[in-house]
Amino acid sequence: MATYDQLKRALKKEGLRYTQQRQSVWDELCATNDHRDAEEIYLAIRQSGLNVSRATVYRTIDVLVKNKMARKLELGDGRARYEHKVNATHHDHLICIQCGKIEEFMDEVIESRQDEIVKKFGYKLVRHIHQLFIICSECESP
Amino acid sequence: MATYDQLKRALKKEGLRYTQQRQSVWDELCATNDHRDAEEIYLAIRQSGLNVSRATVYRTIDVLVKNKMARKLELGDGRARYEHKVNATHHDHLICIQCGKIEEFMDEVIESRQDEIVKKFGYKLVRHIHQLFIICSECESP
DNA sequence: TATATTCTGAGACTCAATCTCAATAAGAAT
DNA sequence: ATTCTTATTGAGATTGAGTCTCAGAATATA
Repeated sequence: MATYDQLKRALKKEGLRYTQQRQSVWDELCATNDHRDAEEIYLAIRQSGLNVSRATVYRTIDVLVKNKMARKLELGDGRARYEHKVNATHHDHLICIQCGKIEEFMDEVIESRQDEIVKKFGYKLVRHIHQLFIICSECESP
Repeated sequence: MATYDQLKRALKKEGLRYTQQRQSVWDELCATNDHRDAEEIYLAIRQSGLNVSRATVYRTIDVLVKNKMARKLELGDGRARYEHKVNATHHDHLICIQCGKIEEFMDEVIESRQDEIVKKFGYKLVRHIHQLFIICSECESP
């Protein structure tokens, strides 16, 4: 499996061992394209019969995020969400404040404006957060 | 003082009393244009000799935010920052990941692109977060 | 002034996330 | 394969921002 190689490489790079627990976290993260929090991922792994602790889930996700295999979303509600980055291109998010649904968007014009703004300040852009909090069509007219 | 009228109106609207403690939170928030967390505001009030509890600081800030007299910034580090909105126009933020400095930017093109994106989805935009995490010039070449 | 209602503060509590450390497992060497 | 060294794991303790509780204090109303 190609993505296991990716995981192995990332762990090797970090000087970490390849373990069943770490693989199961990666497996579960890749199992859906949802934006789930650590607890949901933890419960899903347990559901599948494997025994992994919360601590290991958090620790493994941190490694994945650091190695750009996963992305961490901070929505301001105190629970971070995660998405895998297999075959993913850059995008930002639309979040329905009613039902919690998360969708993705990408806009070249915005992307380049960001670069220009930062350039004008004489700074160096490291990363950005761009979230549009909306009410989706289902919630607007149910 | 004009801004006390604003505070009085907001409190009245919420069915709340005008108290010394609430005024002191508002005073301290308006005392600077910084982006401070609740603890910093709490300590600054105490420094000035007034006795206000953390609970009251949090409670009062919530009322201010709800009434658009203050803005809450979630930077993803678990501590919300606050800024007053007296004479403030809309803007988003640049945050230096090295020194923590926060600056403001505003771009009409980005603002209108956001509206268009949301419109294309058929959704209704409620609010947005747009943060550019950068390394500032001082941190880049000290 | 008496009475009703809101406000406040100290500290208990919550909850996501992190840390601790003894027991366990992985990888290297033999 | 067995032993040895070192990293990993998990249960539960801890942290820290933020919220809640409730008795006493302050304010408004009659």
